[in-house]
Amino acid sequence: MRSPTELAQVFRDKQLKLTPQRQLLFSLLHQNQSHPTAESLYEVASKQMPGISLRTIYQTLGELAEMGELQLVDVGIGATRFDPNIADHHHFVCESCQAIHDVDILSAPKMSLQSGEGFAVNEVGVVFRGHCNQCNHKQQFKSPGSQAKNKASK
Amino acid sequence: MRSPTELAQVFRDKQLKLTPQRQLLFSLLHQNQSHPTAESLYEVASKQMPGISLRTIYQTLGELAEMGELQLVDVGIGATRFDPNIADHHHFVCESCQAIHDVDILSAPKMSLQSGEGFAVNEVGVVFRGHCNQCNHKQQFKSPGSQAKNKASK
DNA sequence: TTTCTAATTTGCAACTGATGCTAACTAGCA
DNA sequence: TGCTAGTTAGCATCAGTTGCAAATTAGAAA
Repeated sequence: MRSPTELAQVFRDKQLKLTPQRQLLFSLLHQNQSHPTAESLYEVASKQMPGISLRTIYQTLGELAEMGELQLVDVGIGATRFDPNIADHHHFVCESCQAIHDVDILSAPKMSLQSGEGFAVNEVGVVFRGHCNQCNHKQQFKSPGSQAKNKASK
Repeated sequence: MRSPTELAQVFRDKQLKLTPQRQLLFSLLHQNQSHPTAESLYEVASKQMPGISLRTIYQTLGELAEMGELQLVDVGIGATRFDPNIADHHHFVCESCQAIHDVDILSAPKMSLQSGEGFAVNEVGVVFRGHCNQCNHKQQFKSPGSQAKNKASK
């Protein structure tokens, strides 16, 4: 995603108003690697601007996504996540802590389908699921019992 | 997914009851390639067994998924889809008609991450997005206007 | 065949994430 | 400074899903 200053210019060029709410979100999203949900952004934003509406967060995120400044990431666990990294990349989801990390793929930068099906592919998304470094370490110090329990839970 | 008969045996072995509702769902799911939602299964099931509860559909699908007889597919468009194909495969989603198709990948059967991040990967899911054969054909006979409109709509 | 009981189903309430609607507000131009 | 189109806030509403408890039932035992 572009810098808050650049985004401000883009908005001005499009005759869109540069409200304090929008500017706050620009800065919260800029170089944000945490793949936040609308709700989590709302919590942070509320501290800096009490009274800001969750509705406005959704609204602005939707606009940014429509303008291609933001990527929507839905990995099937709860809410949609927002990713200011719009470069070509994929995601790793930790099944323990639900964190999402950007990843690059070494092999097969362009995957091809087993053809003959007549699909016109616009976009390919790869989601890796597993356990991140931190959760792996934590796991090692737990009892086998709690480990098994952890494994069984969805 | 196993055949209804085999599933019946699995349930008996686990001391689970073989209710008519469960048997109906076994047969509706067996060799079902349409990646149905709970709701769409409910509609079909209701015709054969009026009065069956949507709650029961969710319940049974959840059990089957937990037993590994069913795969949950969430491609970020509305409801969770259920896939009785539990073999290793991936999905193509048509952005026009929302249909999901199973696909095999030619290259890179095993993708590796740009390592050094310490992720323990359990599972890799690839989702292709685009337009299926049918929707591509339909598109060709539409006016440029409606085509543009279609493209713009989310 | 009848009885019994733990498992299952049903129906409804409730919850989460997201969006529609509209009155009140405001950025930025004239 | 005033005006107005664009924006925000707040509430209602929706879809998908799950929790809960009462009613029902499959299947083992008598």
